[in-house]
This record gives sequence, C-alpha cells and structure tokens, in this order.
Amino acid sequence: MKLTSKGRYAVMALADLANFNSVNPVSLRDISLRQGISLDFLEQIFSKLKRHNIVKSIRGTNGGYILNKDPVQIKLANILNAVDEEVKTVQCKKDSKKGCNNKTSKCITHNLWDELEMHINYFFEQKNLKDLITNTSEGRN
Amino acid sequence: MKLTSKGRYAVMALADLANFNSVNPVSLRDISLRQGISLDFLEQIFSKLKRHNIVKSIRGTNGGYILNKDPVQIKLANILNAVDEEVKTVQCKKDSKKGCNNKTSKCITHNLWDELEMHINYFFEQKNLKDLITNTSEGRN
DNA sequence: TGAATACTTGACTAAATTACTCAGGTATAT
DNA sequence: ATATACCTGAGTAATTTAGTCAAGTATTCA
Ligand code: FES
Ligand code: FES
Repeated sequence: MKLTSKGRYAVMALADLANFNSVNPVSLRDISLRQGISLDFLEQIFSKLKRHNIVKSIRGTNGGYILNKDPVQIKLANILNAVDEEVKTVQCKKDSKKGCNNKTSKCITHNLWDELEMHINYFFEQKNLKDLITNTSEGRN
Repeated sequence: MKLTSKGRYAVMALADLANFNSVNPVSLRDISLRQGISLDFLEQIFSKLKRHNIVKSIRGTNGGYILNKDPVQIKLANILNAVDEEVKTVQCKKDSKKGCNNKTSKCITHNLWDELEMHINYFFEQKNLKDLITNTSEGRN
C-alpha cells in the first residue's frame, strides 16, 4: 500500500508553486531544480494538471505555470485524480456483480476494503493546497 | 495507492479460517478452493502468518491451520504486518534527517504524508477479524 | 528578426515490484 | 505404507513505475 512518485511529485510541485504564488508564473525548470524532480517527468505531470484545470500555462520566455484556483479550493483529491493516482483496495470490478477471482458474489472482505477506500479518500477530500502552505510554519503568506 | 494481493489474500484467508472456526483445523487446500487463491501462494502467506503467531499449524492427514488467538484480538494491522504489507507514503528514509531526493531537510509535503500514513494505520488498528465475521450489520461500537 | 526560453506531445525503456509457480522436502493419521 | 498436508527456498512471467528521449510550438526580448 504505497503512494507513487507521480502522486507525491504532483503535490510537491504544486506546493512549491503555491509557495511562489506571486503574479509571475513559475517555470518547471525552477521547480525541477528546487525539488530535485526530473524536468521531463514534471512535464508529464503538469500536462495532466493542466488538462484538469488545476494550473494554467504561459508559454515563452518568463513563462511557466500558475495555479488556476485559490489554493484552498484545490483538494488533494483533485490533484491525485488528475495524475491518475487512484486508491484501489479491491481487485474485483467496482460495478460488476462478480467478486474477486471471478466468483459469483462479492467476498467476505469486500465491505472492509470499501470502508478502507472511503477512509482514505476522506483524507484526500479534507486536505487542500492551502493546508500545505500554512502548515510549514515558515511564517509567510 | 493500492493494496497488494498478498495483503488482501491474507485477510481473506483468515476470514475464511475464522468462519470455519471449529475445533478442526482447516487445510489450505480447502481455503484455496473456496476462495480461489493459488495453493502455493497461500502456503507462502501462511508461513508468514505462522511465524507471527497468528495461526497454528497441524501437520498430517486432516491437518491444517487454526487461529492462534481469539478473532477479536487479531487486528488487521497484525495481519498486514505479518505478510510485509506496509503503508508507505513517503520516499525519504524514516529515521534519516534527509528528505526526498536526498535533500538536506524534509520537504514541504512530508508532514502531510506522515499524517496520511497515520490515518491509514489507524484504520488497520481499529479493525479486527471479529469485525469480519460478525459483519453484515454495521455494528460499529 | 532571431535566439533563447519554456511549454507540448507521444513514444519508448530500464528498473522494480508483484504475483505467482516449481521443486523439492518433512510430519502425521489411518 | 500411503495419502495428506504442512514447510521452504528459489525462480520467473507479467505488470507497473519512474522515468528518458526526441521533436516539436509559442512567446519574449535584444
Ligand atoms: S474484494 Fe470485492 S469481492 Fe473480494
Ligand atoms: S516526504 Fe519526507 S522529505 Fe519529502
């Protein structure tokens, strides 16, 4: 049960972006250098974040990305969903009547895993980017 | 962020075992057939469960496994820990001072992931095998 | 205008992990 | 004796992850 780099990097990069939340766009190159994340990988990630309207892009010299919404409105759930990081606790198909290993009904543990999934998703729904900025006690806002 | 088969199967198999919680041991062959899990894979899993004193084994004809404790005392956390399914939300070393990507300090998202890890582990601490047997109605204390 | 910057896109690949299988063995009941 | 069923370690195919690589396009500024 672990978080992928893609998901972690997406949040990390957006936290960086939120921290430098000035009028000026922030280039991926800067984020790459500050956070030690591969530029090419960041590009993949931001392409998805843009498609999900979490960031806006500005091309050309002095271009970069800026947040498309107020940090408080960007939930962790939105970010992770954008980069296809999904919480998956069961093997069986969600909408199918079949259970694990193609059995004809849902198994005895199915409800448990559903509960777990909800439990985790609740966390992602509660937390937003703003929480990440103000939590650092860096005294900046 | 997903649960591995090993972890899911371990819980599934123990739930099966708890359901047939008679005086007689339950063979892995039976569990394999009932739950559709590979026998060889089950043997790997039960070897670990036994090493962690979650089950007891009885060899020979009519042998099998029985629970080593009352189902209410077997927490999900114990089971998952036994089969090496660990919750891992960060990349950085837990006890090191270094952060992600070998940076000199913990990154801005570190606390968030720690919180998430605690949030998930809390779930695993709360739930036990008994919850899985007497389930059906959401009798959460 | 032209060079530099920085976003855009898709394909590709090495490394790691997962989910097993396989090939032996040992203990016990009948 | 034989069948049953636990026990152990090594090996391996399939999948996923974590990127890289290559070839663009748009914008700014000197
Ligand atoms: S987890 Fe859904 S049927 Fe087993
Ligand atoms: S998650 Fe621990 S330093 Fe980034």
